[in-house]
Amino acid sequence: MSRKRREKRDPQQRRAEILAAAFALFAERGFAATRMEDVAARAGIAKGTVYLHFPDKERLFTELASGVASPILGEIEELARNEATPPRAALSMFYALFRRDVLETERRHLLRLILAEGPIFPGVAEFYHREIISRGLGVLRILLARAASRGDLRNPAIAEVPQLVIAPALTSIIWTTLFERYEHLDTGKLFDVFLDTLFLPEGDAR
Amino acid sequence: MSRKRREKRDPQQRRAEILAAAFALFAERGFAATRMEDVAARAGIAKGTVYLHFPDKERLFTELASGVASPILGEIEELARNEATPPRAALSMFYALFRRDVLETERRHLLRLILAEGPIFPGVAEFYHREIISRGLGVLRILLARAASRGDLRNPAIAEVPQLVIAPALTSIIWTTLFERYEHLDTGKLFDVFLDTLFLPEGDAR
Amino acid sequence: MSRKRREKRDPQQRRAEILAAAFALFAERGFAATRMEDVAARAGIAKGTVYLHFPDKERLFTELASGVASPILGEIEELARNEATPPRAALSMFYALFRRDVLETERRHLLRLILAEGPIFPGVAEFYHREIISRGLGVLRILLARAASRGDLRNPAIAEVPQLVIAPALTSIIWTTLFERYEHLDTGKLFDVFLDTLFLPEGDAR
Amino acid sequence: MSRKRREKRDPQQRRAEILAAAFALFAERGFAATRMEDVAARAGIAKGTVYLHFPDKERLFTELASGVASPILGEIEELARNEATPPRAALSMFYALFRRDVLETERRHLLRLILAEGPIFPGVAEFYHREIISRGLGVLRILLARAASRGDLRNPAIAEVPQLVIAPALTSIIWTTLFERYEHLDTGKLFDVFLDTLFLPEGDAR
DNA sequence: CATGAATGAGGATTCATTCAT
DNA sequence: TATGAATGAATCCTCATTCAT
Repeated sequence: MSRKRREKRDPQQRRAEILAAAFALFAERGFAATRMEDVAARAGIAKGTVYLHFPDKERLFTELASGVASPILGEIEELARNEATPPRAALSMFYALFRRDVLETERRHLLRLILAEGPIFPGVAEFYHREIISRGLGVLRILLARAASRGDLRNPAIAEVPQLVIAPALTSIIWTTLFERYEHLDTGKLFDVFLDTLFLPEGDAR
Repeated sequence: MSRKRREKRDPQQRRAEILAAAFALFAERGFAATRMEDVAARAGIAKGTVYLHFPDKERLFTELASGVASPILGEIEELARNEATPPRAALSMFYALFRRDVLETERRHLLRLILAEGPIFPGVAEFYHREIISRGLGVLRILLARAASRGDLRNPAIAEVPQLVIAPALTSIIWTTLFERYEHLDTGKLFDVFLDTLFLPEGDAR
Repeated sequence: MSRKRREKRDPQQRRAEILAAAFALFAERGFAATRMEDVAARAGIAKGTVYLHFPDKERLFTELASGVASPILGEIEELARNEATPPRAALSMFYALFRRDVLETERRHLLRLILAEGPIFPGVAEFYHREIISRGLGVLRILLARAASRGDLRNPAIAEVPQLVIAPALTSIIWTTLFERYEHLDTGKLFDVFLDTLFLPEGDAR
Repeated sequence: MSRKRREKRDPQQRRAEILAAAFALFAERGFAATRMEDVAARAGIAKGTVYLHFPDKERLFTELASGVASPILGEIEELARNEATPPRAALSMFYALFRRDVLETERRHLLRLILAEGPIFPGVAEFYHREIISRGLGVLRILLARAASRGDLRNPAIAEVPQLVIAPALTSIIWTTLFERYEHLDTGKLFDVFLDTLFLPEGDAR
């Protein structure tokens, strides 16, 4: 009896295809509303095959959430390490990378997903805090401290609450995924105005 | 077979109890993972009784989402209307009310809920933009414009991107619902430092 | 607290109103698809009130089915008792009464209902057999025997299978309630042609 | 937890088994009183499996109602087409086939089902008229016309009301499903006497 | 490895019936 | 008596997961 049977594939590639399909669907519909069958269909494979790569739906989600961590962080850490880079330039670069690699790609939905489903999957939130947020805040603290010591900041206390620097980024994610269709937000301006608020104009010593 | 007591109640009160129960559960688990039976149980009534007040789960959710809109907005609009109120005091009050009425109540889960279910219930996102976000930004624009014209702002351009003022609030919600258990965030300081960054120190004219 | 409360009514009349409402709905939708609440609404009373008159839905149905027995039977029995009435005239009268009192009134649905739901409510079928069918066949046997002995019948054996005389009546019920909308049936002709088939032309002796 | 054996089966056969189970239950209890779970149990499969073959209960019913159309009709149409067959023999064969294939099988409940659910599923009644009744009457008209032209009929007008020929069949169904337990009906005799009433004795020219 | 038919626990919704007012 | 809010058993349908092929 002839049976349709896909070519065997490199497991890593197959796995990636499943993750990609799952990502698209989770992002669009959320965790609960996504059916494993749809993930399989979108990946072009049979239902059962998904289970050869992921033990269950929850693990598919958490591996997805953990796996797409952006390389932005690495680039920023490098920038920050180089003391020659002016802090404002580093932050500016951070926002630019964020826009290019997250906000303007499908990855922005991933962040929404984590924010949305995070509390239900504590492992995911924990992973995000440890791998992304904590490291990011670390870099920001260094950058802001350096900026403060250079006298670049309008309010040096900012260095104590680096979450404020993340705020516009989170807000841009939320806005673009939820409200953009009702009212446009110019994210470039958002970040620029924010930087202008944080930093004293160049050559302006107080 | 023992039968629970039938307690008749004022319909408005009963309805409010159901909404409260539903809110707690939706906020905790999300839409899909909340069972109508649990809502009923938490409201202290039988399964069928929920359906005397809401035609189905979806309507329970959407009425809920529309109903918990905070009265903060009204208070702020009033403050802003009064030209005697210094803009910074108004914003300070806004954050204080936000902390008291949202961040420190179960209402803080609302944003997450909208973030999670928004794509599935577009009406909810639309409602939030129209009734909350849009009105909120309107008030902020007025306040910021007034502050700018008074020379209170370090960077008057802020008035053009009032979303920046909302950003710390959104961030505080996300932090407290997702990461607070891993790392504490002092939201009072968050808002204070932000205001200090926005506004020139009192009596400081540029 | 003022409470809407219908005038007290003659219980017999109230009961009749409920039966009428139930009849209309059962006839239209069948037993299962009829809700007690709709019966009450149609009778202009509250849900609970129905239960003051009928212990449950099944009894409402069976009392209905038993209660609307037509007075046709009595009239026919009287006709048959009178030996002066020619058998053919008696049968002709029977069909005429059937058309006027059943086929062309809402009662035709009642019959359909009994045929349809009968096997599920054996009490109803039993009642119908005992009170209607059995008595009807009794009369028919007498009439057909008399006709046979008078030499009126083309096939005297008919007297042994009086169900044949009921057949066109049942068929007319089924046709008018199920197929009339797709293809018209002239029931007057149906019965006339049938009588012409049963009986020899007048004055024709074999 | 013991798990029943998963038996894979030819889809066509599985489908047929489900239809058979559903038919038995619908016929016995009617549409509303039949539970999908019982259908599955009777077919020897799990609840969910039914839904792999039919999208919902309604479709199961309507496909069923359309599917059990008897092959009788085809056989009769063939008989009628052959002009050599004496009309009386053809009708006799029709009743014989009807007894064998409908009256003495579970199919006899079909009429009751249509009678009961017709108003709720108008498509079913329409289907029956179009596919069964209309075609059947067509054949009967041809047969009766031929019989009339050959001078076989006691009353040639019968050809104008072929429903009369169906009447004993319908009556036999109703009797056997409703009243047989209270009073026996000899259906063989029913049809024979009817044919003797319709047709002149052989060799008897009027 | 891959398939997809089969499974059955789970959850939304309905509605006959009850009973406090 | 009459009311209608409240109850909860009953039933349809979904979908994550399994496993024979």
